Amino acid sequence: MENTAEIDFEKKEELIKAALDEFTEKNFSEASLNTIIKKAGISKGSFYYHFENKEDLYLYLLNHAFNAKWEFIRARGDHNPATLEKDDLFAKIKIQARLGAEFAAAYPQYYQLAMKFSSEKGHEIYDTALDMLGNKSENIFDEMVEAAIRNGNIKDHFSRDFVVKILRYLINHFNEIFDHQEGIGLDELLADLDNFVDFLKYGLSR
Amino acid sequence: MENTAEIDFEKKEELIKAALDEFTEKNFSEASLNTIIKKAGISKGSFYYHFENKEDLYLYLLNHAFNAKWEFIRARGDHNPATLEKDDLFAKIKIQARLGAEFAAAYPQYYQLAMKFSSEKGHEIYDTALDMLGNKSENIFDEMVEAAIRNGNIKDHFSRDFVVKILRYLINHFNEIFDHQEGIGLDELLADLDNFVDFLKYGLSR
DNA sequence: GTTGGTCTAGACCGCTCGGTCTAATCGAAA
DNA sequence: TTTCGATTAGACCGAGCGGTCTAGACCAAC
Repeated sequence: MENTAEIDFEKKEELIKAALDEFTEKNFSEASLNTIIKKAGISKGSFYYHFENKEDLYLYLLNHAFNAKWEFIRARGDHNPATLEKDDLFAKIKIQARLGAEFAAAYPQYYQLAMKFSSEKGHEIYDTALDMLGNKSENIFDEMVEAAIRNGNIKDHFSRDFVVKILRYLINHFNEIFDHQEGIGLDELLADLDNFVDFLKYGLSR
Repeated sequence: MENTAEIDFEKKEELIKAALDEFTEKNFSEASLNTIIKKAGISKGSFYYHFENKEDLYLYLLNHAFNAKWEFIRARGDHNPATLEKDDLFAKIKIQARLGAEFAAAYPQYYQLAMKFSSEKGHEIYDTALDMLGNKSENIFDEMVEAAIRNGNIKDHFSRDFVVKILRYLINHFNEIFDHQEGIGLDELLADLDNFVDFLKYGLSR
């Protein structure tokens, strides 16, 4: 794909739709490019004219999904955790997690894609994609935790590393823990979420 | 495979070794039977004489791994959580998790196999294997949690379901959270483990 | 009308996959 | 020594894969 600009062609919509369907159902290696282009009603020649290969398409989709999330969060900038300097770590986490949940509800396919992607850990494609995306959000998150530790809000017999690992992992895997499926109600999800963050707070803060 | 009895044939050892290597590196669908039998120095004909297919081999390995774990835990029956009636839930969890960690250290390949297996969730093979194994351990675990809730040791604004889901998931994914690699020292691992269970205790109990 | 670049169609390629099939080998029983 | 079931070897099969390649459709410029 020409990374310089947004390319456009006749059946781009159909291709993206078909690719999303495939990549949210199967992981990268199991997903079939043939299936995708058949579903999109596009020929091999057309596909390979616009994209380098299967990986190119996958990265393109991932990029779109993450951009959508950033845009979604930016549009609700008033609630952005970075703007709430006075609140404590867990209040920020709650807000951030809420935004994540709302995004998942608004763009379920992008959310599912991100879930499938996170299960690619250990595969080549995972590191390739991380390189491309540049994980800014993780750094912001780490800084939030660091600040909380400095301020003495965390039980002090837990090391910084310990706290960061737990929080990062648990927040990312919240949906997996409570295996919220596609059609779950947002209210129900947010109730679980609040309880979950409370649990984290009791567990880590003093 | 004839499930009735333990079958035996000349290069069984090599086959199991090769299969473990493959199934701990790749997931079920990506693992190559051709690679396995080549590595084991066995022919297609021999393989298909002793096993039905690739799935049969995989289930055979899984079964062996889980039996090994049961045997391992049985051999340390004196520390079995079921025998410690008076201790609280989190003490039991600590003991159980310790056993798991020691098993992982003693049989790293079996442990890795189980990890890879748990990431098969959503695939057909996952349910097939669960059916075969019959998840007894989960039931025992659920009963432990139920008992703790009945005894009033858990914060009462957390529902039973909530507590069970959190504990079951977090205990199973402990190693993933702290991404302990193969050669990690047991001491280091147990230190993280103790802290982690403390975190769970603070988070859930009153 | 001819040229020439853009885009599409789909046959085709080489490869790997899980699985099948048949001929050959082997060893014990007769 | 012959026989016969148990076991092995590996050629072979059809299918699917990602990716390549060429012929031609389309269309604007000249």
